[in-house]
Amino acid sequence: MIFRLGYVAMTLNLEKCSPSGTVTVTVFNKLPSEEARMYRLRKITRSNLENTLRILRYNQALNIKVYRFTSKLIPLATHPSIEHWDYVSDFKDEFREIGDFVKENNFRVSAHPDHYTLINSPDAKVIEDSIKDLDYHVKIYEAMGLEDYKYKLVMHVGGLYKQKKASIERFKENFVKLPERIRNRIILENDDKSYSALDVLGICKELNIPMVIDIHHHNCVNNGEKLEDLLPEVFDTWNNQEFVPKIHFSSPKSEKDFRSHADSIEFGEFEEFLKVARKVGRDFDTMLEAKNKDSALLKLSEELREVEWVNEINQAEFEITEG
DNA sequence: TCGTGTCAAGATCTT
DNA sequence: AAGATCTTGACACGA
Repeated sequence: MIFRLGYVAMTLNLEKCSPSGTVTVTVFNKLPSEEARMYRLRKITRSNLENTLRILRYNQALNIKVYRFTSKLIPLATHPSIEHWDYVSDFKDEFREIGDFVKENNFRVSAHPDHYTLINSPDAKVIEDSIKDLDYHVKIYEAMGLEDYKYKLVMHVGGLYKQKKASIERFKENFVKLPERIRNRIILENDDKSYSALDVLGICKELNIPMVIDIHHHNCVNNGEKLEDLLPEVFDTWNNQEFVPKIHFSSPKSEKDFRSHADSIEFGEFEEFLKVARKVGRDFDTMLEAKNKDSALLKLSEELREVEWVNEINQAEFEITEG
């Protein structure tokens, strides 16, 4: 069993390296001319793309192969103010360079449209905007030349709207209507309030969608289901996929503020999870969601290296190499 | 330059 | 029915 670790969007260990620069709508609209507005958008976008490539190079140096792109690569991407802007053409080379680097170095990259993107809303306008946002994410992959559907978009089921069953049905109806190039990218994650791992597993099995189980969310919402019972079936949803199963892992900030993410990953909790995963015996990847981003990853990987049984099962896929 | 209130977006809880 | 809260990194503005 090999497992790898990844992190989300930004590194704490490179100076001035945000991939998520943006501009507020108010300020953007106050800029004096079309030229000024385009200049601002291009400047931010260039910086975001450059920083993304810097982060990937850094990841490569540390052999961190699992990474989630920020959703904010293009400022105001799906806002009506910039609908006319063809950012893909403007930054053709930059996108391509990122995608080439991903492919050359066998990264597993992903993206996670944020919680405003809901395909089970009863509101047609919300659905429309959500599809626009999904389309934006896929466009980014395509611009990078990451045409392979193995590069995924993680989503949640959506809102409850006081009727869980009907809301799940609406998810299914809208999901199957999505264009193929979007639909085949989507994978589903259990959330920390509404849809449990068991709920999501049911949807995933029915619609043949790979499932990402978020261990922390499972601890927030469940009806007594045991992780060890769920995990084999969750991993099975990946059987026809190129990449191995992926999970999300984070530690609660505190007992009182349980749902929030802590700065780091609590080692003991991760070790407990590994013991459950070992029983399943499959390779998998872990996306860590901690405030300390890659610093939390490096800390955890240090701690894991101290544990003999872990070293025996893992082939040091996340080993630090000097670079 | 620094600290802090604010920010595109939806859902849901509180009043 | 309207307003607050969720959650988050980064902006934007004023001191």
